Amino acid sequence: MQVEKNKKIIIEKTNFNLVQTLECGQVFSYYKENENYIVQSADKVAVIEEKDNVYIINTTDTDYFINYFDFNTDYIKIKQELGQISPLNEAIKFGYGIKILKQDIFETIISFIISANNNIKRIKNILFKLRQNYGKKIGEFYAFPTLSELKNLSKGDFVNIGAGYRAKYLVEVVKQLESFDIEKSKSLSTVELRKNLINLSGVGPKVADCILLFAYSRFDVFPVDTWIEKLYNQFFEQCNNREKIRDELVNKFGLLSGYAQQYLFFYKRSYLK
DNA sequence: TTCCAGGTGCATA
DNA sequence: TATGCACATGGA
Repeated sequence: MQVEKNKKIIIEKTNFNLVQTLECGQVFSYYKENENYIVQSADKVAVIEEKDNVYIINTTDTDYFINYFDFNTDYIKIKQELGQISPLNEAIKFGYGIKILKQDIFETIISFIISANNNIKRIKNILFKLRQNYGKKIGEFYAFPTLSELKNLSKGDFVNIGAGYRAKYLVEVVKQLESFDIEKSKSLSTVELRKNLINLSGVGPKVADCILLFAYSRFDVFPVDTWIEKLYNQFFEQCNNREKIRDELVNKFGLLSGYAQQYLFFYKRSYLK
């Protein structure tokens, strides 16, 4: 990796794949424009060019995106360990270049409430409108709206951007988050933090696990959605109790559960279907 | 037309 | 504690 401070990051393709990382379902605030990918996180933006052997990540916040893309974690070791468990070996080959992003906590809470019982294309569209309508304009991009920018929105405002029945959860959660100390929450144990997140409106076990994994970098969780349930029934055993599936998988993969989950999710959704 | 999507909240037993 | 249903919307 080469870095020109606050200008660009040049990263080799050997152990990182941008499309896999973006399309493995962990993030919604990105899109393709001409030949480049635009990746947005909170009020930060990166314009990413793909070359033969490298990606060039153009951004004025290089430190932020080095952390965001988790470029300093050794994934080779993680993949070696997980690869010994079937069907992880196949899933890792398929999604070899996935990194688990370190996303903004507030944005991730709002995003995954919208994700519930929804499809990725539509989720991305709702979040894009949320930025365009209520975020601060920075250059040609829009930041993700802050808590204070969202706190005056009505249910109808959220319905108008396509949030559907989740609009009432969003109005409620914005109120709840005014007394939710995000900085303090980072020091809680995963179990304690998970309880606090599930108390938020529109956040159940699955959304809480996504927030823990994609924003708090807690890897001892295993979000179980419709795709993971299908995969579990295909490779492990017949079960439709998602809490039970979660517990079984966390027991199996321990502190690497979060990584295992992303390889399996991407493999199931993009390859097996 | 019907089914489904990175589920959650709430009522009921 | 466990089960069943309603909930908006748009793509396939």
